[in-house]
Amino acid sequence: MEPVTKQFKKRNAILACLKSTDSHPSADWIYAQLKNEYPDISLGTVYRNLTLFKQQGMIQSLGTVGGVERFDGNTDPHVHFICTGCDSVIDLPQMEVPQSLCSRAAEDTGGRVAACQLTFTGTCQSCCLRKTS
Amino acid sequence: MEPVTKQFKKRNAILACLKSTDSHPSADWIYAQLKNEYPDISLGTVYRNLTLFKQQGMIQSLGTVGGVERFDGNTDPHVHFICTGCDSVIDLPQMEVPQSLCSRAAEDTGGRVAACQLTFTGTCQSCCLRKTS
DNA sequence: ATGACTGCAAAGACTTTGCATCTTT
DNA sequence: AAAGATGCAAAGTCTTTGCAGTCAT
Repeated sequence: MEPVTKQFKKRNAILACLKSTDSHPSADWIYAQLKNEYPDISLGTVYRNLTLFKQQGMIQSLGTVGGVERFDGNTDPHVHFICTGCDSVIDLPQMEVPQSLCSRAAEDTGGRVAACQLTFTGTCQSCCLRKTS
Repeated sequence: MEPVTKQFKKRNAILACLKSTDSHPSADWIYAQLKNEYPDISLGTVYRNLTLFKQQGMIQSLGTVGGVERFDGNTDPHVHFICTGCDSVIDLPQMEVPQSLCSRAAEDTGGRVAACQLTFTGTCQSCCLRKTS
């Protein structure tokens, strides 16, 4: 565990912010959140630390949604639903992706499979309601 | 069917280029390919037409790989393998994603599910060999 | 002192867009 | 003429990076 000194305060805050939300935020969103508590935080620091956490496997990237990279503090494999209306990302309860599929993927490519991501896209409940109302 | 006039030549060429490869190219790759046959083609035109094709559902986007959007002329649902070593994208034979998962996704979110994408990430064969050699 | 973290601003990479031009009807 | 497609370059977004300053050991 890293000591919570002034030097690591922001780093810890960035990780804590990401871990404490299920909104799968962008770097900018995290920056905006922390700006309140740390008025002098910079976007560069957020990006630098997110890159670091990613390399260390402490967080994961969802890839880009609407042109912006989105992060997930939950590194357990799980399923995402992405709303194409509002770009929100929703976690779905763990769904079993058959292990046989991973094996076949490895066979078919002749390579090594590190991960498997199942993603649904569609229209979330709010967006559905907004359209019909 | 659109007439093949001079006006549509490039548009058609862009679509044909994408449809004729399984490399899941970026806009820039398509631009480079067509630059030979159409020396005065511009990157803006490639982007504009790809956006158009996407809206019309004639092609699909894979999302960004290594910071660059990648396109797929094959709109049938299928599975992708993305190599994190060289950013290559490989099609995998259609794998059955249990329909029950889609239903559950719709139920769990209370929204509408339009599509489901299964993506494997890992190291492709060439990259595996390169590492060990 | 040395190494680590950060703010700031500049640079970079990718994509979109405005405008003038050219083509088709 | 009017509508559509394109080249070109500028603008726009998001992300990375260089450098100087600060903090911990």
